[in-house]
Amino acid sequence: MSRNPPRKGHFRIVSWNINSVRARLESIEKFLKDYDPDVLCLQEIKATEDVFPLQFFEDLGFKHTAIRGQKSYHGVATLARCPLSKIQSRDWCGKGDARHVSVRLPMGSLLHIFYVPAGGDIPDPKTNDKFEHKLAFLNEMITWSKKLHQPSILVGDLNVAPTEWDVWSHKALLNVVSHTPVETSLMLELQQAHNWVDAVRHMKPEPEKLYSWWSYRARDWAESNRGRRLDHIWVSPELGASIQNVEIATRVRGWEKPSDHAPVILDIKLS
DNA sequence: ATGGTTGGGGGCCAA
Repeated sequence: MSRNPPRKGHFRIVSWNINSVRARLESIEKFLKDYDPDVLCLQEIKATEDVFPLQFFEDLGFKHTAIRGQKSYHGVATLARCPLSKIQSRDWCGKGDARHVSVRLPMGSLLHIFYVPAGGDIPDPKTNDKFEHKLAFLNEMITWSKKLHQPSILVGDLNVAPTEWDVWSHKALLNVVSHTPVETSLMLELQQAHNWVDAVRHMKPEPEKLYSWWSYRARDWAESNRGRRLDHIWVSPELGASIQNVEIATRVRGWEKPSDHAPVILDIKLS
């Protein structure tokens, strides 16, 4: 079970908004056995570090961890088969939220996980503090990206579906938080701030529709297929040519007791 | 236009 990367000539990184790590142990175990990643990045673990199921992951071969948790809300975790160094996190927007952690992989790249604020229901920063927070968070990421000069991989639930091919209906969602023009233009600005390569679109270009999230509220999520691509994996421009394969594991959304997000998978050749 | 579901934690809030 345990082995050292790289194995098939690539390194597999997964980003998955798990919507409570403790509610999802069976799905996680099945996923790890089916997809065999080297690094699993979880968002919305909804657990403090003292109740995080460390032994569960260790038993599955994930002995190296970088966790930032808080009670009830948010929380991110990077779980790895390989050693992680330089574990750091930052308090974005000075809110004290657990929304980010970064690590250095053995091959030298940095890996940053983000859980961007969802932003509430009303897309107006003047009347909705949560939307204001989301915009401020994205702006802070832009400033940070401009100063980032190391080869990096950025993953997470960014809570923005940037293009019309990332939503089931561009028209229906133009005024819905996650796809409003102010958010999608900030997302574009964020990509340009480090020349980030959207790894998923790099391999599956427009106009193919791609979604990573489907609401729990649909009678039949797969049949109605009103999805949005909120979860992303980006890489620094110098790593763009190293991308081997990507997949959004849509079938996982159909498992028993699922998260409302599907895992996003990147296979990359890291030297 | 509305309401639909889930998780955490013990209220309803956030998504």
